[in-house]
This record gives sequence, structure tokens and C-alpha cells, in this order.
Amino acid sequence: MSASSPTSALSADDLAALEAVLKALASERRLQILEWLKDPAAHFPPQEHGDPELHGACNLFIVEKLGVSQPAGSRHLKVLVEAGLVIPTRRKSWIYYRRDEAAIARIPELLRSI
Amino acid sequence: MSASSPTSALSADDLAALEAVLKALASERRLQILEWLKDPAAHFPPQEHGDPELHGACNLFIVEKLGVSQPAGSRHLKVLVEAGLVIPTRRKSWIYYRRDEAAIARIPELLRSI
DNA sequence: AAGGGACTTAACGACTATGTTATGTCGCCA
DNA sequence: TGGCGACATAACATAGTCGTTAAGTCCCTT
Repeated sequence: MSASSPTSALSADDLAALEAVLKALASERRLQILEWLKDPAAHFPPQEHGDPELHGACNLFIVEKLGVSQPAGSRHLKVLVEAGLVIPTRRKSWIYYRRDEAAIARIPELLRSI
Repeated sequence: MSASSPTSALSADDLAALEAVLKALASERRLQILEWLKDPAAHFPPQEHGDPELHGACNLFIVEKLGVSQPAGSRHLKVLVEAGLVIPTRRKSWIYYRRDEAAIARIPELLRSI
């Protein structure tokens, strides 16, 4: 995305890329996940393997806290991963998710050009 | 929305409100409209009534430039209005739309708390 | 007041999103 | 190595989005 100067015109490609990120974000469930992942240790049970600080929260914990079925929860996480907003870490037979703070921090900047 | 301090926790209400704005924005067509409305005079034909600078662009012009049917275009505009991102002005039998710059400027700030 | 132009509403179809349950796959551990 | 636990995939139902065409409403002009 060519977004750097605040008031520049946005190309069609810029708009499409923006739409993709916004679609991933435009879900209360997924916003909630991002919110929880700000502090995994505070929002999820202690994990035996996978440091909450380092690797984030386990798939199952997130799904359970969301209160939806396991496939539904996993799909939300997949959307966030594919949008580049969270980073998955496989460890043993679990998958941990943590925020990609750099990518998330870029979003307000992108929005400044709309 | 209680968003003011950058790293504060977001309430469920905050998340729902954010979702609403993001859903309105998560459309290439609507992003394109906002882009055009940055400079109506540059993107739309001259209008007899309704100053482009003051009142924005006419519904019909926007719809035509979008390249969709008139009801489809009007619905996109309605979404933007209901999200508080553009302001409609009725004049004669036309409706002009302009950006609500204050509301739009608030969005990146809101996104800083996710 | 009749007609036309601008927009809205209604009704429909296609596609996407989000949820479900059932079933697969696959790594770990006993 | 047999089985369980964690996650993925499949198949399906429902709801929302976005497009269409056809009517409806309503103001303006003549």
C-alpha cells in the first residue's frame, strides 16, 4: 500500500488492500480476540507449554472463551492470521496465537489516508 | 465510545461500535466514494445547484461514477450516512453528500485502541 | 395539475459470512 | 503402536450483503 503521506490519493489497489484489512477487523468476535491477546496471561488459564507472553494464547482457550464451536473459533483465528494481524506458533500439538503488534500499529496510519 | 487513552481495555460496547464503523468502511465501493468526496469538484461534473465545496457531490453523479444501478449506489451512500461518515444535504430535488471530516478523522484514533 | 426527474422501496437472486454437527488428520504419550 | 487430544475439513442451515429490475413517492417545473 502506498499510504505514507496523509492526504495523498488512494489507488484502487490501496482501496482493495484496505478493504481486506477492514473486513478482517469488522467483527466483534475478532476484535474481542485481539483485545484478549493484549494480555493473554490475564485472560486465559495458565498454559503448561507455550509462554503466554511469548507465544500467546492457545487455540482451545480462545475458542472456549469466545463461546462458539471449535471450528467457528478456529475460523476466526484463521481470518486474523491471514490478515496478518496475529501470529500462530505451533508447539507440541497446540497452536498459540499472539498479536502482530507491528501490523496492528500500522492500521491507524493506513486509516489516516481515507 | 470510551476510547481516549491508547492502551486502555475496550468494553463490549466499544467493540460493537467499532464493528459498526468498520463494517461501513469495509467496502471498496464505499472507500472509493469517500476518496472521491475528498475533492468533489475534481471528480464530478459541475453542478448547477449545490456548491461542490460546500455540499458535496450529487447522488446521481456518485452513482453513475460507481457504475452500479441507482438503488445500489444509493444504498452505499445510505450506509455511509448512517455510519456518520458523510453528511447529506437536500436541495431542490437533489441530495448532495459531503464527508464528515471530523468523524472520519476520529477513526484512526479509535483504531489506536485495538 | 400534469409530467418528468431524482430518489426510495420492494422483491428477487447470487454470493459471502457465521454458526452448527460430523468426520478427518495427525502429533503425543502411555 | 494404539488411542486420545488438538486442530482442520466437510457439509449444511441461516442471515447478511450486494447486485439487479420494477414500482412508488415526491418535489419542481411548466
